[in-house]
Amino acid sequence: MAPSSTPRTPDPLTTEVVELIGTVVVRYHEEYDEAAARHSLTGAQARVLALLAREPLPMRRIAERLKCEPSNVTGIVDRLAARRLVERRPDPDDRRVKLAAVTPEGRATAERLRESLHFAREPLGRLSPAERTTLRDLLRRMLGEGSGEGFGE
Amino acid sequence: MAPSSTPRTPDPLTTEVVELIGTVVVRYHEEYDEAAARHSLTGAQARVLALLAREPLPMRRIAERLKCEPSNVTGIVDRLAARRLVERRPDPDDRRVKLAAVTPEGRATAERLRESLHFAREPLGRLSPAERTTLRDLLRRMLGEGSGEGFGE
DNA sequence: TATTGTTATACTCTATAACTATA
DNA sequence: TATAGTTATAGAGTATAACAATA
Repeated sequence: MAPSSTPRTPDPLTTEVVELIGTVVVRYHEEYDEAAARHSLTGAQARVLALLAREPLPMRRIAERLKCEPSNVTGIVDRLAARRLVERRPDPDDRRVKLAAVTPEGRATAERLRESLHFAREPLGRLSPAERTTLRDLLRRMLGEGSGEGFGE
Repeated sequence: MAPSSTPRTPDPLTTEVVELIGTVVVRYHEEYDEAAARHSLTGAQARVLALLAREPLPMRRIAERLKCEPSNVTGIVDRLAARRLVERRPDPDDRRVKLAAVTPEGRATAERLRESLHFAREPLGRLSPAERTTLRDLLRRMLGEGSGEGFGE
């Protein structure tokens, strides 16, 4: 019967920030999937392609980056390979390992995909450089040190 | 042959902010799916449950919020209904419409799900209230006015 | 005729378990 | 024996097309 009810909602400020972040998450995903679809790729395929555009990776490493089981990567790479965007190469150091690597065409597709991601310019364009710097610093502090795990781009 | 190459990377500051946002997106989704899994729900099921915890919705409206085809909602609601978390009700105004609504048990599950979302507290806890206010204002400006489309929570 | 929800179908992503070829 | 990758299988989400009931 206390005047202030149960504290299931932390505080209005934190709640609003969390909701805003939720909106960012939804918009980011929508834009990413739309950009992928424009190249006839699923979200997972686009993410793997972007990953491999940086460096060839063993199947198992791809699974780790995607946080999924290795068996799933087989199919995703199969579908990318069927379109000649990716190929499997032997690893000279360990004959069990297969390295997935982008083909020249795959690299070009990954590049066009990256360029077609509007999210970078449109919403961020509303902020001045000083504001972007402030946002960067706040996000850095929020995410902590080892924040190297992006979306593949 | 100009010294500065093609402007495919907008500028380092914007690039870093986009990468940081990508990290936020990945972490948010991971935490959301983990929280859902703790309640034996998929991400889509959890999102629909959170949506319906606010108000009953026609199947078609759910599809709009999820940005998917209405035919998909049938299955998602079927699976929630099989667990008695959601039920279908007739719409008195239009007999074509079925309103999906949470049951009392569904409401309780949605509430526990919301409480178990760590993302609100942990990373945001590293920022002072003043910093959170700054972050809120920057996100507001970035997302524009009609930013009411969150993640269902 | 148009709309709401459903069914049927096919594809992709997902986890689990069993298999192979290496190590 | 342990590890890397694959296959087989089953469940879930997705889009498309066709359908029944209602407007």
